[in-house]
Amino acid sequence: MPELPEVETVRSGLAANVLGATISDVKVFENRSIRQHDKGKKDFQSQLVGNKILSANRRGKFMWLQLQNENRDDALVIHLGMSGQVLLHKTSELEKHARVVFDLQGKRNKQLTMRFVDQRMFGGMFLDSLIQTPEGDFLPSRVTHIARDLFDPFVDDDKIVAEILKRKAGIKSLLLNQSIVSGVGNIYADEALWQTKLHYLTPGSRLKASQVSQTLSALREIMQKAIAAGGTSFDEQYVRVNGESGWFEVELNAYGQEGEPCARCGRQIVREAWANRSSHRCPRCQPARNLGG
DNA sequence: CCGGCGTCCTGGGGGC
DNA sequence: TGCCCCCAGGACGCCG
Repeated sequence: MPELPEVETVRSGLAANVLGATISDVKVFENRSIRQHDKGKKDFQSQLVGNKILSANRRGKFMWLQLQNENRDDALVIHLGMSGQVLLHKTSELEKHARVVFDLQGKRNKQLTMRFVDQRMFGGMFLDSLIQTPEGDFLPSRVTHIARDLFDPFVDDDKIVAEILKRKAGIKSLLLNQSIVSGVGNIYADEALWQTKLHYLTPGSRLKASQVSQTLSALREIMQKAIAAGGTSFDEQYVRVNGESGWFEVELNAYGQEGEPCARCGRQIVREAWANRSSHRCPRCQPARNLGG
């Protein structure tokens, strides 16, 4: 499940391998993977061929390749969804779930294929124009509603804390709200709330600023570890830019730990149905009292 | 505006 | 052996 660290691993892998390359061909095997590209497959292909890749960027879980073409500031926006991967190969057989394949021509005519592989097709890509926001950022126009993530140099933790404190929704759904703070998904939300001993349903308005602030710090610390772990998995011969790398190597204390003893107190971690998915918590460290009402 | 819920999507796995 | 159902969850639309 790609969250910010996994997307950052992919972005940095692309930045290291495809900058300056020119897109020489695009094959779309699955229309649903470009369903957010309103103008359809033909337009997607013709707009991309001949473009040079200038940079690889990210905000939260959205990433985009900045493209150079006829006087436009365009971006190929990519979202990995649940199961998306971006793979780079010199050559080899196509993956079963290869949905969109780009042929790239790099420096010294080096040939690469960049493949968007996605089993469940929650992910996708589309072309968008880059615009300057009132805050001075250059973002794809359809990514401007995404808040800064916790690694953005201009992120303002106090602003995030203030927003959370005035909301009545549970802290976990606020952390997952990409317009408040971006990049956080189910895994890291559960881990951070375990760190700060908060129940996921605690209304934002019942929290102290220090508790929210510490939760943001915990998120940043855990995700930083996952980024560091993901960044070690690159190979120069066969670059596998893998959307699932990273968190396998980070010790998890809550997510997926149902029935395991809490690393702090020994009580068994529980998994509870929440918002059509699940939440994990330690019943002793993160009790259901103080939830308000 | 806010918040909660449904929907999209596939394949692995468990139950019977 | 086969079939059915559950489960994983990011983003967004809809509704009250």
